[in-house]
Amino acid sequence: MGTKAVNTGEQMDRQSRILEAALDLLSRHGISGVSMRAVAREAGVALGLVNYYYDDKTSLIRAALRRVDEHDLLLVAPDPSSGPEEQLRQALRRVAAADLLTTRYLSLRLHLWALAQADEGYAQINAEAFDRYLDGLAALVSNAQPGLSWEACRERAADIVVIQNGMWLTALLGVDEASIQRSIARTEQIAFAPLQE
Amino acid sequence: MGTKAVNTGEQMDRQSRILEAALDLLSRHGISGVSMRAVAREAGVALGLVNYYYDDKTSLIRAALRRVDEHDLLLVAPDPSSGPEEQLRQALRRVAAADLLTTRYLSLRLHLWALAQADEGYAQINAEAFDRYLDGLAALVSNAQPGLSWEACRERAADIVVIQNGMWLTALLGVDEASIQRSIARTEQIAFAPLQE
DNA sequence: GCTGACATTGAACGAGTGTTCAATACTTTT
DNA sequence: AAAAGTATTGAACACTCGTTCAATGTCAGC
Repeated sequence: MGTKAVNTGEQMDRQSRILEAALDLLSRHGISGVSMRAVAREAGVALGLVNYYYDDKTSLIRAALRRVDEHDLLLVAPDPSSGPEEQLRQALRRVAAADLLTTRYLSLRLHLWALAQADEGYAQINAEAFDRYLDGLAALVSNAQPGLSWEACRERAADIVVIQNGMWLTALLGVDEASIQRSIARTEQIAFAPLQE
Repeated sequence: MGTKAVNTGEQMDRQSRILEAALDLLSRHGISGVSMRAVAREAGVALGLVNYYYDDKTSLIRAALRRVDEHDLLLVAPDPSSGPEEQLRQALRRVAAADLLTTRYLSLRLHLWALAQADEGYAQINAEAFDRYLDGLAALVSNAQPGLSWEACRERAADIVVIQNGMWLTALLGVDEASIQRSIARTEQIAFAPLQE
């Protein structure tokens, strides 16, 4: 098992380098830029190895989609190290953190959304991740404002997500930083609004 | 010239059927679904004719991009038939009109954004259209609220666009109609806010 | 050292791609 | 009626694509 661990480690190294290469190409050149050969070149491996670890091109893309979705879910993951209100506030501000507002990440998200729109299989994965994100955000709201019904929390989460998606998308088009900050303030306003509006 | 008009009409018929086919394929299957042969099949013409009217595949896509951009610009075009405040309000509500929130249109916009992100040439066209949209919206705000400085109008327009883009994108993921309506109310709130905030 | 299991390679295949172009149909001009 | 101009066709070209596969490399266990 110890040897297998090393083995697995090596495997993981190559396999994740392939996945990373696919993510990189997707964010830079869109789906048309992601050919099995380009991925192999970018990862520094032979063409055959890509098909060794990922049966299909489809399953490679699926892996990429899941990888990004997981990353997104972390944004609304509970964080026991701070109080409920602070947790919510931090989650809302995280979406404008420096590492998220990079072209690489935003572009990746955009291309994955476009893929999900064109293909039913990808769409399901995406819709599920979207729902879990909404749930996570609603849970944070619920913790911070215990007086709200769960339905009201989902409602606020939905409104917040609209603005967050808008921020991500518009950031790609080069809207100024100040507008992003005002939008974040708007999400906080929704989240922390007094009980019945 | 009369004859040429007929001629041009026929030309337009075939040429615009080709463009329409390209738009349709793009919105349904993404850029991978738009091959010259698929466009020809969808438009009911021979393969060669697509290259006759559009030199490149690139110029066909460019035409599609411009077509959608023009359509978007109409949303914030001045409408002399009603007062300035009503004009602004109608423009803000138009983005949630039935014909805009269709999957076809939203999906098309998404794929074109993705294309613009992957290709420098498309990006320029898109950025320019975005800027003109922002300008148009700011002008509507300025007319409705003459007391605001132009800079303040641009600021409000930027904030509104963030939410509008979020609505378009999130509508694709299936957020409920109620959330869309609340988001529209939010854009009106920004637009019609009293002078200094 | 040998064996067997896994990792890795690159050549090969058939299908699909964008583009070109000679040939044909249709209209208008002379 | 002939000529000229434009519209339209589909075959052909040179590529690239995803996938398969036999061959080779690597290395732990016997």
